[in-house]
Amino acid sequence: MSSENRCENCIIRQFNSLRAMSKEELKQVSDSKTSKTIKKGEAIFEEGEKLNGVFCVREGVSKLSKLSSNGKDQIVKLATKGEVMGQRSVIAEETSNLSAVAVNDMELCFIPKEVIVNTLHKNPDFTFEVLRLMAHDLKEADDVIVNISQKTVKQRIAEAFIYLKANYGEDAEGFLTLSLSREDIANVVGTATESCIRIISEFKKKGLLKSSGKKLGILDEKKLKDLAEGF
Amino acid sequence: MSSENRCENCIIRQFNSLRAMSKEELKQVSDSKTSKTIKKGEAIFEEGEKLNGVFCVREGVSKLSKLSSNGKDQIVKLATKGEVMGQRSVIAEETSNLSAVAVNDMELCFIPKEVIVNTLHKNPDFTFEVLRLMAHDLKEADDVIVNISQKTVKQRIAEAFIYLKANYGEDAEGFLTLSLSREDIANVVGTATESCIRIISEFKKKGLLKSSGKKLGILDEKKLKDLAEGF
DNA sequence: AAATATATATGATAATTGTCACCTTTTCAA
DNA sequence: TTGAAAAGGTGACAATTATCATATATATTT
Repeated sequence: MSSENRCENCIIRQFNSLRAMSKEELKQVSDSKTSKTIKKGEAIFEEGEKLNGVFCVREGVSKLSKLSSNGKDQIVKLATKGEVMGQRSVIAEETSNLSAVAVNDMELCFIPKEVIVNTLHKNPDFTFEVLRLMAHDLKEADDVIVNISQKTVKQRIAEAFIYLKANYGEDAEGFLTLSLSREDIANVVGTATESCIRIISEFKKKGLLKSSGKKLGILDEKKLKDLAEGF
Repeated sequence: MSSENRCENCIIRQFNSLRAMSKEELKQVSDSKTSKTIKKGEAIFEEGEKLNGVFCVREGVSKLSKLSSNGKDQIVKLATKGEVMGQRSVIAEETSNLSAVAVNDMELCFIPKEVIVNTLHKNPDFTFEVLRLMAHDLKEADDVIVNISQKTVKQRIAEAFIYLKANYGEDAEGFLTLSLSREDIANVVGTATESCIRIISEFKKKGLLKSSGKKLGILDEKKLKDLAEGF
């Protein structure tokens, strides 16, 4: 294995809990991990599946979603470069409550749970780091709950675009780096695909968004923000 | 201080992360903690407030809510006997993202954050236990997101009553032990108070719920469950 | 390049839910 | 105990959003 594939040398690690691991622990992770390439649209794991480890995102974006009883998928979180997926299930020793599907082509590392659990019980710094990140996820989940229940679909879609720009940026021509389908956006904000399409069309007509092929870009961020806040 | 007020002897502790503390750590907690009595309707802490410790619920129930930009309160969680409030903020070293208000008369212990943070960095078992409970909270939050965005108000209210019975039980006459105001129920499910009142009235007419004074009771749990599932 | 599938778009309509106004009952403090 | 405040309740209506049908554009496969 080339040295760039060793966790010790992986830059990604700086963004997640693995940065709190000792050299020996990292070596263990590195020796037991496997790399995976996942194509856009492919599943990484399914809701209800027992996870034998966690997935560290090296490249690409994954949508974490949960199927509701009415057959619709609700996207609960987008996981990006550096983020670790599946830790909640491993920690709680439960099957996954979410499915993970690649939004674009991805590179992942799979780390067997034994190494993780082992470190969790031995290295308080690592455990605390995992805890800190989960505390952050929980806060974000609280925010999502409030937004979904108190804001209109229009507000939430406006907010989604601001989020996409803030978290994934835009290219030289001002188009969003991460392009989600209308259906995915609908599943993020919790609405019907048609409603989502309608509102995006409206935003384009009003000069808030622009589009070129599959790409969408923000033209008037301030107005979008005002809209999201309810003005 | 009488021995019953020592954490070492507190039964409540068995239900939260403090059960993973060592004798010496518990002694520290016990020596530094203060007890508080909070009357129904009083605030324990406010959104945006810097918390200098965590609150352990000894008696009563607290609603944890977040104000949305439209002025409505969304109740994100109900905290009961044994649960610890405010840990998320202490761990993330952020101001609280939620407010806590007593739903009925409460008894709380306030534990200064130094003791908690100290133990978090020294005792991996404790840290892991906090992590495990937070993982559970996060799963519940995911479920709330899916429910709010995919189920109708009627389904969510039906579900809320099932939740109240399952988690707080009922008295000898079959009335729910925890009685929330219609406004609180509305704020749990994320709807307007009037809509909530209307649907509760409908449930009473249909023989799913009964009421006597302020008390509400479940008459037909099976039908409520079917309703919540969308039948 | 044609055929097929998938994504986007839009109209018409119905269902759900929120808002405002007003009323009654209950609770609570003076 | 009595008046004020809060909670519960209901009607009328408006706004929001979902659903269904159908059309068009774009991508993908053969």
